[in-house]
Amino acid sequence: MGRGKIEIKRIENSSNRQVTYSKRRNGILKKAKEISVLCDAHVSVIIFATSGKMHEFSSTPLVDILDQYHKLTGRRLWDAKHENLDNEINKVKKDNDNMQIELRHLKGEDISSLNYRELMILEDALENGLTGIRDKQNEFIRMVRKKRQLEIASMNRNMGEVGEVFEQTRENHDYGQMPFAFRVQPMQPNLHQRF
Amino acid sequence: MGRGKIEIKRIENSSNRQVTYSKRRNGILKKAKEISVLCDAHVSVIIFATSGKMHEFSSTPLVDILDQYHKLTGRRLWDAKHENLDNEINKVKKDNDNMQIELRHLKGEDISSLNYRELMILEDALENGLTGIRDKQNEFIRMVRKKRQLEIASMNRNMGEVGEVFEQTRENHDYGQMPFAFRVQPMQPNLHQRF
DNA sequence: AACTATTGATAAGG
DNA sequence: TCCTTATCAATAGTT
Repeated sequence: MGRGKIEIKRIENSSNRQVTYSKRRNGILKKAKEISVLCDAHVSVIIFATSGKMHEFSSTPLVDILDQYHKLTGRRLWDAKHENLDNEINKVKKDNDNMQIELRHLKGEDISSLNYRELMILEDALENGLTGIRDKQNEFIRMVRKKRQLEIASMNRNMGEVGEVFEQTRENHDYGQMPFAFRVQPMQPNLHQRF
Repeated sequence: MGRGKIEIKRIENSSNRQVTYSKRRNGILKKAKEISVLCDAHVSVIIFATSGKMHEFSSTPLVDILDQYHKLTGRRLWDAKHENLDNEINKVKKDNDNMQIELRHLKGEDISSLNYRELMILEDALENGLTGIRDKQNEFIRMVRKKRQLEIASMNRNMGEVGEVFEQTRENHDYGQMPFAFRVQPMQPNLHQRF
């Protein structure tokens, strides 16, 4: 029903496909509405484009139609879904438990059942974590020190002389409660390396 | 599209209505199949005649289409059980994500977005964890030392004298690779407490 | 059910 | 996306 007959197979040209989709989608929705009016039929049409966009027509609330569907076919639509969901939940919960335990261990809790080797592995992990954190902290401190030096230099240029500007240049940075003293971070070697 | 135009309103003649229903129903199902083939669309059509008879077409398992429908509209078409499972899995997944993040942070990963205050809190947690771990390690060591002393005492009683028993009393305990030297554990104060 | 005149849907093009 | 229009498809009324 157009300028030419078309074969019913996937339209390869994506632009043509999109246009045809739009036209035929409207056609189907219109027909669905018409049959429901003309013939007292209960109709539900749900269409998804590949893009994910959805269009629907329901002459009756979809829930009611699905209800009828259940009654008539006896097909239990959700059972498989429920089973999948159950499996997924169990899997995720298991992950959850494992992480819970790992977290507790890292916080030094529930460690009475661990053997010495496991304690050492934990200690390593904690030491590594601390190293990372402290590196980051030092980075912060270097940034602030640099910024302050630049401010002092700028002030000196503006004021023509060196003054007691340290207190005056204190301001609120985004660094929370970061202290303004610079310090060298001594690292503690891992416990078992000290033997 | 017929011998005459018709108004879209309920067909009163029941026999005509039945015939029209049958014709149009087939038309819609055919069109649904065509659009799914031509345009890669996912379509579900469910039609109930007033008689209660059902006809359907689904280009994709109906459950999957309804699943998509729920994701897109948020409208729930399922029973309470399904709803509960959905809620539960979302909650558990959220917990999972949070723990994932906490674990990474404790391991010194993904910390570039943290501010100084957060880094200090992390550092505290790690320090506390280390304290717990090291206390436990020391406990192990005290236990082993005590056990060895008891063994030595026992041996002394049995052998009647003190000998070179240290090497001979070494055996596999349940402590993995635990070293047999005793050491005092110096604690490092938290970083920000040193300021 | 089949037939067929007629309307409706739509493919191609702008 | 919308408009146009030639053409094909669906179907209303008839047999």
